[in-house]
Amino acid sequence: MANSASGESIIGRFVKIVSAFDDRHPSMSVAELGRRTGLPVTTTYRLVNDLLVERLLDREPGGNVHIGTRMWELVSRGSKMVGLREAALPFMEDVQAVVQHSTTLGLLDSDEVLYIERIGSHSTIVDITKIAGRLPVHATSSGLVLLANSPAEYQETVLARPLTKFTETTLTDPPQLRRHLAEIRQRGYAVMPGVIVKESSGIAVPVFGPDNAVVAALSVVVPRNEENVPARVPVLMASARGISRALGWRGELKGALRQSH
Amino acid sequence: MANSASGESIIGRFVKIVSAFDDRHPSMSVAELGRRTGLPVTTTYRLVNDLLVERLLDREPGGNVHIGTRMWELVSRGSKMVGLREAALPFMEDVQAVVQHSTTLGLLDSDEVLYIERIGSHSTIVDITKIAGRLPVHATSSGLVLLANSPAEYQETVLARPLTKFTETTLTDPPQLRRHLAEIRQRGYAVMPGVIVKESSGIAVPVFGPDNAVVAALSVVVPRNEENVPARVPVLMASARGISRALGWRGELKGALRQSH
DNA sequence: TCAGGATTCCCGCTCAATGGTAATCCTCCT
DNA sequence: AGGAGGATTACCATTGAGCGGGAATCCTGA
Repeated sequence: MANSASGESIIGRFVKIVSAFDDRHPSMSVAELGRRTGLPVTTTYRLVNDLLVERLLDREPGGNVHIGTRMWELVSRGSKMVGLREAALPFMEDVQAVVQHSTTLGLLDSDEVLYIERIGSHSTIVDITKIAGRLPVHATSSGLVLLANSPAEYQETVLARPLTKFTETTLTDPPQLRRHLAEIRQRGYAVMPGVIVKESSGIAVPVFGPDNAVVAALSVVVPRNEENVPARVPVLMASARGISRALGWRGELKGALRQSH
Repeated sequence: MANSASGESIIGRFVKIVSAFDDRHPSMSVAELGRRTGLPVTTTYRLVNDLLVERLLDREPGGNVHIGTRMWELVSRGSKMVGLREAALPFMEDVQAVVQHSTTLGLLDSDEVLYIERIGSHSTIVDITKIAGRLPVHATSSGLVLLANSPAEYQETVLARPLTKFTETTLTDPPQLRRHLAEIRQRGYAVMPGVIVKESSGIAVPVFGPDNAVVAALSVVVPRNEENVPARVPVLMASARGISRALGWRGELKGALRQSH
């Protein structure tokens, strides 16, 4: 499928290059980039030059390169994420102001939860969520809310895979999870104590799009020992509805109509 | 430079494709994408397929395509923008809470101001700033702050170009601008009444990075008729210092030391 | 049923991309 | 100063991935 000996397309190599950068490696030399991607040296230099010309990568004084400003701009301008994020942010701040712990917004992507926004204290509590970070569906409150509102076949494919048990409260037994998902769908929220990290609990509720489909999950992470966690739920739900409205949602079509599809 | 008849590289075409999407066109059919980019039909389909495979584009039920979730993820994870934005957001919220009008964070890119974050009311006041949007340097308070803190040669290249006069208060006369830039640099902030839109004024201050270089501009847009605009300056400055600190800035090296370089 | 557009298939041509090797440029370290 | 090790650039023969015109097929609404 490509000119390369290894059979990769340029696009594939482009992805490799971009993937080489993350929060721990925001910039690096071209040689190191070549090493990290496993691409042949010459090829790496040539490709990087092409990317520099288009400003998809930027070269910094030291000679290192990093993801280009133009790249961020193009993607941000065209992506629907930004709209979602902008709609959600004010409501997330409200939640944040009341709950006082970190608030996140995540969606389902490639069988995982992808967090697209996160605000709140970086310090007070253990929360491994990062913007543009991923976590498994079965081990996060956000993931379970999203999964609970997915088609049954999809749920089964997820349940069919090996599920990592992070702590003793992580649910990994399919029947047990199935029951739990039904509960979540019915209640409209998920509360998960210490599913990934023992010390914290996650609470999540669904956010709806214009077509009444669940597009994201709004959640907060609170210390596990905190009293009456369920008291947090109404705030979350109200805010999630606010976000949904901002996205064009016009109130739910009371059950049956949708389920019949 | 490329296999194509038109002499474009794949990377160039990739940029064309991504550029075709913006907030007014977040998704479209492949045929329309071909039209917008001006690429040959077949080529467009082939390229789009490659991008779909890598999930740089996503196909939606209707058949339309849009910027892929994975693309947003890769860029967000690797870009320094996100770190800057995250550092700035809490402080921007503080400004926002006090000033009650829209607060923006912008930086210099390709001789324009690129806004990387914006929070605040979408309604109360005229403000054409958008996230990932651009505005000319000479006609925004952010732009002038950034320009004032740039090397002299760079300032001159900008001043040498034709400068659009948006309103009667837009400065377009180089000598006048030069004087104004000097003032801004000395004062440490810029106040520009109705430079792009008559009804609103912009106030901007610089944000510093670890090496004491100006990396961004923090600004607010307020109604022009508002009383004592300068009273807003201290809040902005304090917040900008907060952001700078969060970025690793350690207080300024009082002049000479740096200037001598 | 039909029309107009969107999408996929087909296929020969060709030059851009490839990647090895070698030369050059840096940057520390001694 | 000298030199070792890595980063970067230059060179170049080879070739298959990309190209894009054209035609067939699939939609979709009138």
